[in-house]
Amino acid sequence: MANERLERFTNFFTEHITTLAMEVFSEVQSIVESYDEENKRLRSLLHTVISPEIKLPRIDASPYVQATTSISEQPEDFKNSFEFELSQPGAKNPKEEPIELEINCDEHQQQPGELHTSNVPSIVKEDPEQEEESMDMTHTSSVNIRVEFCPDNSATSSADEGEKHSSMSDEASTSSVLIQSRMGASDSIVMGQPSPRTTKTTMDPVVLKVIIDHRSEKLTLSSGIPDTLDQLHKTVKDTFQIYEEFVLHYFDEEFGDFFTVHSISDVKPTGSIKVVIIPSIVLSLTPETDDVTYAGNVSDTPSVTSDKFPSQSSSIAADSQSDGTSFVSAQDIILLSPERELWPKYIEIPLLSVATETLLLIANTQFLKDGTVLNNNRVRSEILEKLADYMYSYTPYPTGLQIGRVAEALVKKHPCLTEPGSHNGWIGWMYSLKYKMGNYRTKLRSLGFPEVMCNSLRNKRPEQQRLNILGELKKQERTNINQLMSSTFAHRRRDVVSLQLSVKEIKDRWPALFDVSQVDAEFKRITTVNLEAKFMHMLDHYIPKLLAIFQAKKGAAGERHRTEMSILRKGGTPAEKTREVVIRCLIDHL
DNA sequence: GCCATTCTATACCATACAAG
DNA sequence: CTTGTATGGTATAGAATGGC
Repeated sequence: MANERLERFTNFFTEHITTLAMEVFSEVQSIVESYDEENKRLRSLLHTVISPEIKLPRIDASPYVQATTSISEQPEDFKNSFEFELSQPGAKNPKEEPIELEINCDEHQQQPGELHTSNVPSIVKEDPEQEEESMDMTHTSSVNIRVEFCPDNSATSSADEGEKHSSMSDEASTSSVLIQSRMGASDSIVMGQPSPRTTKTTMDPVVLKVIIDHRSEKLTLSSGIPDTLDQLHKTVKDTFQIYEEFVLHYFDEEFGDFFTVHSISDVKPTGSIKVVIIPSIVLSLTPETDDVTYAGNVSDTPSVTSDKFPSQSSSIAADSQSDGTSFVSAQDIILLSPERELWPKYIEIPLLSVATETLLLIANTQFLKDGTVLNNNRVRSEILEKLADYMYSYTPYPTGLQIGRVAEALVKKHPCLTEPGSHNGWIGWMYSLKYKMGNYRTKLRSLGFPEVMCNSLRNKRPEQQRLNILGELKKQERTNINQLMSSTFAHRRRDVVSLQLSVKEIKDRWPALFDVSQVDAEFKRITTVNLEAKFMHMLDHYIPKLLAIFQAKKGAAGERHRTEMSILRKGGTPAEKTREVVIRCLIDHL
């Protein structure tokens, strides 16, 4: 009897402990998965923060580079003034949910792996291996995907057809992607099972309805909903060629709203999934010209100026040109090169002179007839020059692979240039082009091209130059500081971007940078914007409004404002004093 | 003058080795 | 066993130079 009771107790105990253990394990697994997802999301956010996309519209088109990039992508409103946009997820919507952000799927010039730097001119040479990787990067999907277009879209193809993707992406230009999933008739998923995995491992095909902008498409997952959120994420990413960082949201029927998907179990077959793009930080800067800086029509300011405060604008405009520009030398314009296009997907050999083209035409005919190759030094020289110029318009430092593709395209276009001895007919052209690019850079360097000068060996002794700056700082006359800081810009950029040194380390290594004049100069080196001048200009622009606000302020703070502003009532106050008063009031006001 | 080659400097990586 | 350092190999860059 006792044994029987003991056995029952043991069974009872074992059963409950096991159940409890399973529940605990399941809960822990769920928590770990959610932490993992959150971790990835935060990592992607961090990546967004530390790798912002800097868009520098073309300025002052230099006569020497034939860059053809259009800058008309930005809205008109952003073109006439300094714009600093920091778009952070959640910033627009504290609820974190539907962040309807623009998805720029127009990627006809974009290549995988180059997205975040797509608009940044390639000035300092990059890691060649990374370039190679970016060239060869391909997209694979771990889930068998078949995309079917709805009747309003005629094209139908499989996921491995890159052309379809690109065309699809071309058309999909904006808005979020809304995916509504539904199961086919044969769905056998049992809802509400304790283990998430049991709901994920179905092999029945799942058809997802995908709405992109104004189109709707079907996405068939022949293997069902993927096992992990990563796979689903990757599937969506690869299928729709979404290169931006994004997170998935699922529709919670209880709340009638979307929430972040932390686990694949959140994805219900009959629910909806929304793709929410995490925006890149876009630093849009429009360099100002001297005439814009202070010749701007300040009178455009909304007329809120109180009669008690004579407008300071004109007098300020007259004397507000700081000497900030004097800190910036010719070397500082290393970021001013015209925006480059990305390396083209298909190499188009540029047209040569009419005489050469004619000669090549005849030679090509001859080559096709009897295999005679063209051997003409003049033609060879012209081709090399033209192709070097062509490649330089994309990057001063093309990789071996890129050069090879150009050489390949050359021989393909002009078969008479095939090299009889080489296995592919163009390897020699590749080497010649490589040499040519080196010589081409040397030539441009001698002409003072900053893009290639910043990589010159003359600037390859950063430590010595940095120590020179430290020595210069100790001097009474710091005449060379600006020149030294200019020449070491690339090294500081390396410290910040590549080495990611802390502010303290930067301050220790480059104390001169924290001088007011050098802050201004460095800002201009990076953004082409004269920081202090621009700030003062905008301050002057808003002074009437600010004064009106301060004047209208009630209470003790208002009294303090009015006391500060009393000096301005007399009129004829110097511009600097006006600014000082306004800034004081502003600080107090805030 | 241009192309191709060589030289030199530098950075990066892998490996070996010594010290703790 | 781990960590730090030295060393050698490789790759790549610019500069210099020779040959046509």
